[in-house]
Amino acid sequence: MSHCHTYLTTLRQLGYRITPQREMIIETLAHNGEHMTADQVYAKVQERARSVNLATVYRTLDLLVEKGLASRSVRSDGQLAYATGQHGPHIHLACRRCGQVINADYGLAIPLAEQLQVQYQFTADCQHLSMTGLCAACQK
Amino acid sequence: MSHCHTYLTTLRQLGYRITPQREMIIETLAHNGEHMTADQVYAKVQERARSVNLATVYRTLDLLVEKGLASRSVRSDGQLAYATGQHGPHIHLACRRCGQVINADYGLAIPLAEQLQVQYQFTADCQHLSMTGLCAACQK
DNA sequence: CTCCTTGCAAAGCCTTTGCACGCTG
DNA sequence: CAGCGTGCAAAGGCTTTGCAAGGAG
Repeated sequence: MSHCHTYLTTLRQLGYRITPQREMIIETLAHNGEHMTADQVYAKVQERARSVNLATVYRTLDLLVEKGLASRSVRSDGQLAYATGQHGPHIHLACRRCGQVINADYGLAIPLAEQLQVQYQFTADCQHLSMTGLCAACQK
Repeated sequence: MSHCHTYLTTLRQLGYRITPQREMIIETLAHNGEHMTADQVYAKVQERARSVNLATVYRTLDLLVEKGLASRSVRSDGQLAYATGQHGPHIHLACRRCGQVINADYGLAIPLAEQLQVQYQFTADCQHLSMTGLCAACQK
């Protein structure tokens, strides 16, 4: 995958070694459209290579976050989830009641991002804006 | 404090009991300008009442988050932090490079919130929108 | 050939839970 | 008074860490 390739190249340039484990973990996270917990990444990676260890998944995810190649966020149930910017910008609407996560069109946030740029010279990372609130079903 | 009062009143209206513990926890979190970890809230509350339990702090914080009276986020070091919307709605702009947090005018996000309501019937919690990105100084 | 990475398993930590008592409403 | 909320302590679950063996560069 071209994007995975980018991540791997970046890591290499930073002086890190590219191992099969790192490749699989990054590819898994990047291909998955959604945020994934370390455990989900682990499960997915194991479908391909039984030998990969959970600790390695954690170490790799931490590395990605540290280098800005992935983001880490909290799900409503308290679990930590990771994601790359792979699938293009989008807004996550997390319902604080039922935990459902709705993907909203990122276009809606563009005016906001532009305003932030103008007023605060702040360049927002667009690929992962997330907000909490109540979904349609939980508002009654 | 008037704001704490609002939170307490809201809880009562939702059918929850107002205990000294809840009062202190809410007041502590609301007075503190920044996000606090459960442990920090616990330490602060203990200065006033030694008997309050950490489990109670967690239970109360969870309740606040569940009811939308507080938000929960991940710090860069991975710790969970809580905050009320105490100081009025605002946007947190966290620079991923230098760690600085800029408070932006919440008004900028109102159009976005309205759009989300219209298009997704999703009611966003407004008091704590936070975004990561790069601040002016770190963009070069 | 060097030393960064990994697997494994144990240790660590933060958070949650069960239960009986106490206190709010 | 009824039943929610709390303290306590133990259980639980997710993460991290130490160490020796293995593999990338």
